[in-house]
Amino acid sequence: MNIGEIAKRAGVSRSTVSYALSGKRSVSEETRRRIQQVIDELGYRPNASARALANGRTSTIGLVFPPAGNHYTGMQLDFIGSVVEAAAAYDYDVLLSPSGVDSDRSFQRLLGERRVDGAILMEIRLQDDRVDHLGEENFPAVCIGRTARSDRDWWVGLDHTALAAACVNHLADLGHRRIALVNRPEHLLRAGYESAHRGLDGFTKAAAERGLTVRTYCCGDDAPSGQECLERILHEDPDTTALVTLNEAALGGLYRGLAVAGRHVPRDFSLTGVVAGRWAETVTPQLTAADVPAEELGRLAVELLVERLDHPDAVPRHHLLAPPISLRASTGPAPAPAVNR
Amino acid sequence: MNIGEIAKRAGVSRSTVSYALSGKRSVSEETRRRIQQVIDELGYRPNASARALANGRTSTIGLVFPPAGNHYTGMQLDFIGSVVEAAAAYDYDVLLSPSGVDSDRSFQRLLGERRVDGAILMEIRLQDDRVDHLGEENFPAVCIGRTARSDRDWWVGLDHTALAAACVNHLADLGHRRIALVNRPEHLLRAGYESAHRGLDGFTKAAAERGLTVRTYCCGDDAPSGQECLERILHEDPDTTALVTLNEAALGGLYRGLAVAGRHVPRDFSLTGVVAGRWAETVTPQLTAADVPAEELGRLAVELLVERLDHPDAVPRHHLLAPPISLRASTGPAPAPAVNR
DNA sequence: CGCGTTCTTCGAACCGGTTCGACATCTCTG
DNA sequence: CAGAGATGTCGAACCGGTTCGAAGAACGCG
Repeated sequence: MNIGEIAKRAGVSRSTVSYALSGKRSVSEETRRRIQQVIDELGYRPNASARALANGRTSTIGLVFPPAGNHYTGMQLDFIGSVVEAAAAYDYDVLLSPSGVDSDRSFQRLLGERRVDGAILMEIRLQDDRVDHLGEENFPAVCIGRTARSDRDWWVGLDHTALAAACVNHLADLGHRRIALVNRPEHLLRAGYESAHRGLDGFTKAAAERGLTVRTYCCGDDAPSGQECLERILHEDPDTTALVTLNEAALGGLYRGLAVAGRHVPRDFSLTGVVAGRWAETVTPQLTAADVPAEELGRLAVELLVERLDHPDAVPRHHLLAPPISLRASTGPAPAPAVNR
Repeated sequence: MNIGEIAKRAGVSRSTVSYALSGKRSVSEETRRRIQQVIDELGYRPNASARALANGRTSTIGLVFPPAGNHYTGMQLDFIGSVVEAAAAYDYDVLLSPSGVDSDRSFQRLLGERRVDGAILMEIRLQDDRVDHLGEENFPAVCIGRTARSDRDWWVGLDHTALAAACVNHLADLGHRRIALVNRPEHLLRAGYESAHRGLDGFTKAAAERGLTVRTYCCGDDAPSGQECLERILHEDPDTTALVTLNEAALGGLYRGLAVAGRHVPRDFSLTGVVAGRWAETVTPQLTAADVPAEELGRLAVELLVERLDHPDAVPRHHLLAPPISLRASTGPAPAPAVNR
């Protein structure tokens, strides 16, 4: 059931069938009807590979997501979902590519073999060879996150610096003086992940401006690490009264650590951070947080990519979002300093 | 930079280059080296569309996942991740297809246009027209979950009946007499989702056998719904001392509802259910649960699909898993009946 | 030396679409 | 009524690979 078969049964040439379907040249009403009827009868659909080969477009975009094997966070899930959904609206499919263990290989596969028309990259690093590489080749890509030199890239991202600072200020306003930062895992920070870096930056600067005493921690992307991290925080400075987390996956563990230590939230201890709204609502008390608009970021990334695909010479565009802090129930006034500690 | 260009620069014909790469016919060592050198110099990679067109295989599998737009659960995330990873090991890419709003359209796109060699389906219904349809066409597909008539399908799944029953028995052994079931959302149950149905089934039967008093609830896939559901449970039968949840996304809300109601877990109230291990560990106290081995299910699904693709006439195979309950901290002996309620 | 094998390599056909140029008809206009 | 222009259709070439049959070269053997 290929286009030749349709043509034969409709008594026309292959090209006529093609034009009838694409509408790129006029076809008489009579002929079009006959062709359509045959197509409907046979349930014909044009072969995607052949079409991609002929016109050089696959109608597929690649979603390059973080190393497989380790844990995914809820935020990443939200990105994937919203990207797929937004892409469908533009008639694009989404091909997943773990840029994991063998990063180069799957990258080569996607781009070198032209499986996709463009790509969306997640978990960007400040110095990101993937981005540099794509930039050199002028391959249509959009980053969720931005590199250090981001003027020439297309990206959507969060203003992690401002977000972390907002969290610090929120806590400072409530009277907290000794606070901690719970960052993403150390290997990610060391690898230069932008959210971890800029978040740390914003946190540190804002804390300095407000004259706060701070400690910063890296923490694995799971609940047990979160609990462990919290124990370390309280052990190293028992007078800590609040924390900011950039690590969503550790959230449950942080809460557990506080419960185990007998610190009531928010009476004895306040938490805030940068977390997607849906996940901030799963903990008790609900987390006061800068809600990561994962859904919007995914959608914007697709929109930018589609625009770039339609206009190959367009100048780089980007969106920097800085959602406000949603007040929920996990922060409160700093407790009066304990006399006996 | 196509195969013709390589051939020209290496001074051979296109077919020789093809054979040198595929190894399907012998090529002299001398020639092979010359070709390889040119390829390395130019960084040539064969075009995936052309290759797919020529040999009729795309080396891509489709992952048909639940309606977009609504919430994804952590379990679904784990599936996606493990499927992608396992597929990569067999040199397959994964194309995501939301079987959402316009289910037929994206289905047609994937299968009718031959974008994928095979498909993995998630969130199966007992009567699933997608599965029936694929079965009729003998299209290589593997379900994560099983339909009512599953003899002729390929699938991997959980024994939800047994799992729910195990949860009930665990609670009954601890002395609980009045328990509730928190199921997936009502529209999913009504649509015939197999996990919701079989889970409900196993729960009801086991409870009857043990002579327990039960109530069953449907609950939205998010924390606020979970909280609301718990309020309803305690309102409609304040003597309820335990619950089983099939709804992972509601978990945080259930815990919050209990906290708000002043019921201590596990002293006053026990929780258990069917939840992926990683997520069972995010709540405090950690959830005693039948751990959904999402990672293993995803991997097995890919293995079955690959086998089916390699042997088109193989007889249907499947894996039914029934992981044991992992004892954590959310269940305990039933509280002594309150005299005054 | 002649002949059958084996080893290499090539050209052509094919996969299933799209698109270009050409041609035949039909229609309008001066 | 001739010529220009628009309309509808077709055949051929092309996208970039794979694969088949055949042909030339090298080799072994009687």
